Amino acid sequence: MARVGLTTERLVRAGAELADEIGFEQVTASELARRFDVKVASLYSHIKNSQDLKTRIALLALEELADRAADAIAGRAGKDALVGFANVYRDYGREHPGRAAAARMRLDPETAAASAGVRHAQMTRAILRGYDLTEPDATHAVRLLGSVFHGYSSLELAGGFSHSAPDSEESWTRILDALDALLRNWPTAPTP
Amino acid sequence: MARVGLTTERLVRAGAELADEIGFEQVTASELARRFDVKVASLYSHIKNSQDLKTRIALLALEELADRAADAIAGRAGKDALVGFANVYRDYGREHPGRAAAARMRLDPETAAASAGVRHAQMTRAILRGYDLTEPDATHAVRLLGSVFHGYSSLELAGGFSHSAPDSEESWTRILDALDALLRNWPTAPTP
DNA sequence: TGCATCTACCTAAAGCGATTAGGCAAACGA
DNA sequence: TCGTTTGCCTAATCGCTTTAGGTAGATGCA
Repeated sequence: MARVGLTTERLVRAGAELADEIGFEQVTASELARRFDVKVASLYSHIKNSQDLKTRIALLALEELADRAADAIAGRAGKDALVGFANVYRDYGREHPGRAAAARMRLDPETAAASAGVRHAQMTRAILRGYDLTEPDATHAVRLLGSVFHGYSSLELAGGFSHSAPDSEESWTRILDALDALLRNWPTAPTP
Repeated sequence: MARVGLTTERLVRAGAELADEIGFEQVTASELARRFDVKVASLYSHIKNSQDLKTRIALLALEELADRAADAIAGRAGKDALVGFANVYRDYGREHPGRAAAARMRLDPETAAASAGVRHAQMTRAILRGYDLTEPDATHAVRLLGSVFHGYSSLELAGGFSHSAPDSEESWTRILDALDALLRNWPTAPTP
């Protein structure tokens, strides 16, 4: 019985890779155990249960995304920052579809509050400093951007935009152009 | 052995209600059988398998959504149509969270092509007739709107906007104002 | 180095969901 | 009323999850 050296860390990391390979929904404790050539029960000293594993993968993904995003907006402002930030989301989703799905997983409020999700919101708000938005419009804009990044990535991974012209790449670029224009000219009062 | 009168139709309808009650992910053939006071195996004459059940629930949700949306945009144009259409998505998500989640389920290409999802795209495009968009910008806009509706509903149901000011209702209204303004003034060339 | 302790991984077992094969009896058509 | 159809059942298998308790390899201390 050679000891493999399981740790929560290693399990979560392998779980994230597994998610990218077979899909986040398909990540299972059994499959993970198989990867480590270990019996399933052995995982339970390192993770609480299957749900716990998935949550930890989600938290890892949120951290990775936040780190990349922080990198992307450092030293940038305005449209540069917006585009850099947005591309982090899209690229991450394409590079790591499983982790991206994990990042979209529903977390309970306390877990979410302690997650890197908070950094995401802060960074989004930081980007808006390059535009002239005051509260509460800044919050509305944060929510709009979150929805677009979340939604576009989801739809793209679900295959919504594939096999149809114009290609997804072009739409993405033009949507960012549009969002930039919108943020620079955010309507202050309902337009009748 | 009283016959309960199972049909695919009834199972799918009950499955949709079950989804709204306990969440789409939690919908299982076993639970559905329990609702009908029937053994699980009995379902298998009416549905191919568990995946098939979920797909059918998704298709039902897409139909319902499309019907409501068609109703909402009939006789309307411009911002009226946009707001009516958008509200259908949001309201449906709040009224029927399980079905809404089902509607966001990934479908394989052929199923998707035969689904009411096609009508959704057509209606979105119809709304844009009220704005001056020519191809390929119209397609970009369709994708943007899809992303926003999809993303906002997702985030809202995940609890992303709860317990923080300003309330989700207000953000939604202001986001629709912003989208209307954006569509009326869609940037034709990249803004440097 | 040798022993004691710790603990990483194991075996065993129970529970539940999915799925298939084959049976019986209720419904239905003639 | 008698077949035939078929709706729902029993039985069985399989995979994933989770818990309880055991064993041996790693670790620490004299």
